[in-house]
Amino acid sequence: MSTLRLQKNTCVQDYIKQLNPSQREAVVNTEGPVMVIAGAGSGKTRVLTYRIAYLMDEKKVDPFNILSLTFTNKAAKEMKERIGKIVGGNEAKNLWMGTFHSVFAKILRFEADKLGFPSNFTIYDAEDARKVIANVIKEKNLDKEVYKVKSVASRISSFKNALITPKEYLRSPELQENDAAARMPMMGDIYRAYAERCFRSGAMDFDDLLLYTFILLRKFPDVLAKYQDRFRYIMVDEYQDTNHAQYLIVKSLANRYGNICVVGDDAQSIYAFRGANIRNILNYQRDYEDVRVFKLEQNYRSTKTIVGAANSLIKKNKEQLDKNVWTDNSDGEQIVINKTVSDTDEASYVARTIFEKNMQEHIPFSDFAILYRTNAQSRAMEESFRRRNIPYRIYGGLSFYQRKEVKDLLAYVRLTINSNDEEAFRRVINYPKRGIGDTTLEKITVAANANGVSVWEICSNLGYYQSVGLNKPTTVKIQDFVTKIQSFKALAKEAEAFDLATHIAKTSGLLRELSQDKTPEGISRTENIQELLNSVKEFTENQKEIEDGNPSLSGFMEDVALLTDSDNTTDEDNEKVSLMTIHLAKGLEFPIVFIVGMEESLFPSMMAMSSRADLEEERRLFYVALTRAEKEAYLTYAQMRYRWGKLIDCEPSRFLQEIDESFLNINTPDFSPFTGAYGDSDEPSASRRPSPRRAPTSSAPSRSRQPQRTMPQRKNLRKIESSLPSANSDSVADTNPSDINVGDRVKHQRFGHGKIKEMEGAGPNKKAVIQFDNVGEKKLLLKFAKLEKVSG
DNA sequence: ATTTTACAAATTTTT
DNA sequence: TTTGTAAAAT
Repeated sequence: MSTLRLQKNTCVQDYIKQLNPSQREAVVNTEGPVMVIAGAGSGKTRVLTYRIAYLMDEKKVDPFNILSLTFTNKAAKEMKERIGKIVGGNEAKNLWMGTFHSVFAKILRFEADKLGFPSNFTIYDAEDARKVIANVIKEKNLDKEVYKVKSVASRISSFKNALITPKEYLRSPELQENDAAARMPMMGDIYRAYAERCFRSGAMDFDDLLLYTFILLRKFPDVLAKYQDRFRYIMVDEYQDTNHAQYLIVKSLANRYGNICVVGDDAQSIYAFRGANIRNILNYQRDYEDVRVFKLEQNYRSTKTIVGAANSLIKKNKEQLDKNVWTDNSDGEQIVINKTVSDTDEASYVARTIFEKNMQEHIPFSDFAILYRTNAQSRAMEESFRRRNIPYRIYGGLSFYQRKEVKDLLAYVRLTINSNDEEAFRRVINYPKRGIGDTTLEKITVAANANGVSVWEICSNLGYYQSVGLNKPTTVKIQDFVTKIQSFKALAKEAEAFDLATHIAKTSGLLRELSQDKTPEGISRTENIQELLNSVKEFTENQKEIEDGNPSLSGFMEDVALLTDSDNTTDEDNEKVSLMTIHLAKGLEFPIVFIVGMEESLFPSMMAMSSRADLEEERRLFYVALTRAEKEAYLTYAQMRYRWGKLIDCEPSRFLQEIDESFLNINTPDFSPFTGAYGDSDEPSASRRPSPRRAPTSSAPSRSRQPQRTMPQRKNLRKIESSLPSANSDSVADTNPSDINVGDRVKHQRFGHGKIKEMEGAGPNKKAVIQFDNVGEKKLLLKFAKLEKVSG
C-alpha cells in the first residue's frame, strides 16, 4: 500500500519535471486568483490535469472540494481519465468535473424544492423550447410574421444570459422600449408566459440551468455558503467562452476561498453568438485582486509555417491580450491554397488528395480532418468520399438524440417520469394516432391556463374539471391515454430501466407504427429505437458498477438531455477521415487539415460581415481552424456552389489575403471550366447533378438547370480572374499582372495608391514590394493584390 | 379528424 | 435541395 502511494507521488513529480517553466508555474501556484493564457497547442489540458493532480497529491486537497468546469462533456471525461491515471481512479471519481450545464443541473436537482421545481425536472432542448414559444405566440394571437419564433427564442435566451427574469423585464421601461422599437411590444408577455409554462411543466431549458442556479445562490445564502465552502478550488476551462451568468456564478462561488484559476485564449473565443462575453477574460485582472497571470506561449502542436500563418492572421484583430505564440518545431510544408470550379469539384479535390496521400505516403485516414463553416457543406464532401471508398465520419449535424423517433420515445419516458411535462405530452398525445386532434387539445390548454395547472392535471381529472367541455368519446380516448401512462408510472417503481423502456416502446404503439414503414428510412428509424434501448441497457450496466450510481430510467434521462453525439464516440472510428464544423473542432488536433469553402459570405458568414466585432469573431474562428493542423493545412474555395438549391457565384474569402504570403503555396491547377476540372475520370459520376463535363447525350439533365449552369459561369470567370488569374487566363480583365513593372504607380483596393519598388518571384507566385502613400511598405502577391495601374 | 396538396422558407456556429 | 406549414379535400 505504501509503495503504491510512493509510486504515485514520484509520478506527479516526474510529470511536473517534463513541463516547461511557465507551465510549471501555472501548475504549482494553486492559491489565489490565477489566469492562464494558453495559446493554441500550448499544452493547456496538460497543465489543467497536472494542476488538479498536484492539488490532490501534493496539497492533499480532497477531490470533493475541487470544482472543474469544462466546455464539453468530452473534455471533462478525458481529463478525469487522465487525472485518474496519475492519482488513481478511485480518487478522481469524486472530483466535481463537468460542463457548466451538467454540474449546475446536478446542484439544481439536489436543491430543486427550494425553487419549487421537482427534482426530476425535465431539461428542454432547443427544439422543445422553440415549440413552447410557438404555442405561446399562437395562443396570444400574435402575428407570427412579426413574432418569429427564432428571434423571440434568441431574445429570451439573451435575457436569461443577462440574468433578467420576466419580472425584471416588465419592470424595466428601457428593455420594453427596446423591443417596442423592434415592433415586438409583447415580448415581455411572451417571456412571462413561456417561463410560467416551463415552470408548470416542471421543465428548464439550457439557459434556465444557469439562470436558476444564479437565483438559487442569490436567494438562499445558506445554500451559497454550502457550495462556497465545498468548492475550495475552482478551475474554469475555455474561460473566453463563458457568458455573463456563468461569470457571476463562478465569481460568487469563488468569493470565499478565492482560489480560482481560469484558463483560456482570447484568440479562440468563438461563441459570442451564444452570449459568450470575451470581456470576461479581457477584464479578469480587473475583476480579481492580485491576479497572477501565466502565459503559455510555446506551441507544441504545429509547424513554424502554421504557427506563423496563424499569427499573421490574428494580428488583424484589434481586441486581444498581448501574447506571442512560437514553436520549436520544424518549418514544415507551406499552406496550400486551392481554387476549384464548384463545390463538387472542391470535394473531389479533397478526396483525391487524401486518397493519394494515403496510397503514396501511407498516411492513415484518421490523420485527416475536413473543417467547414456550416454543416450543409458536409454533403458534397460525403458524396465524393463515398465514390472513392474513403472511410469517413461526420461529427455533429443532427444528433442521435434529436432524431424524431428517438425524441418520440423519450417523450413517453419523460411523461412517465414527470407527467407535467407539457411538451412531451403534446408530442405524443396523438402519436401514434388516437383521434385526439387540435380542437380537443385547444380546449384542454385553455382549461389548463385558466386553472393555472398542467395539461396532465386536467386530463387525469377530467371528472373534476367539467368546464373543459369535451364530448363523451373524446373523454374516453383521453382517459385511455392517461391510464396507459399511469401504468408506465406504476411499472417504473419496480421494473429495470431497460425492461421499462422496452415495454413503453411496445405498449405506446410507437414500435408498431414504425415497423409498418418498410422504406429504408423507416427501417433505420426502427433501428434507432433499438439503439436507444441498447444505450439504456449500457447505461444501467455502467451505473450498477458505480457505488452511488443511479441505474433507473430517470437516472438515464438526467444524463441524456445534456449529451451530445461526440460524447459517446465508440473507438471503432479509427482509420476514418473526420468531417466537422470548425466550432466542433475546437480543442482537437489533426496532422493534416483541410479547411473548405473559403469564400466570402460563407466564411466569413454573410451574417457576420456587418460589424467589426462579428468579423473579428469569424477571424478567430479561422484562427481556430488553422491551428488545428499539426503538419499541413489546405485551404480551398470554389468559384460557384449550390446554396439553397441554387447555383451561386462565389468570391475567395478575404481571410486568404490576410495570411502572410510567405507561408502560402498557391496552387492553381490547369483546368478548363467547360470540360470539367481534374483527372477524376476514373471515378463513376454517380451524382444526380448533371456534371459539367458530362456529354449532353447522357441521360437527360433537367433542362431548366442547364442555362443556369453555363451562364453565370462565364460571367463569374471574368470576375474572379481579375483578382486571381488561373493558368489559362488568356482573356484578361482590367490589369494584367505581367504589365506591372518596377517604378509603376498602382492603386490597391484597400491600401490606396503606391509605387512598385521591387519585384520578385515568377509566374503565379510573383510578388511586388510596394511603397504605399498612406500605409507604408507592403509585400503583396500579384495574383491577390488586385492592382490597378495608374498612369502618370 | 385526417390526409393530401401546394407553397414557402431556410443555412452560421451549440451547451 | 429539403423541410415545414397552411389550406383544401376527404
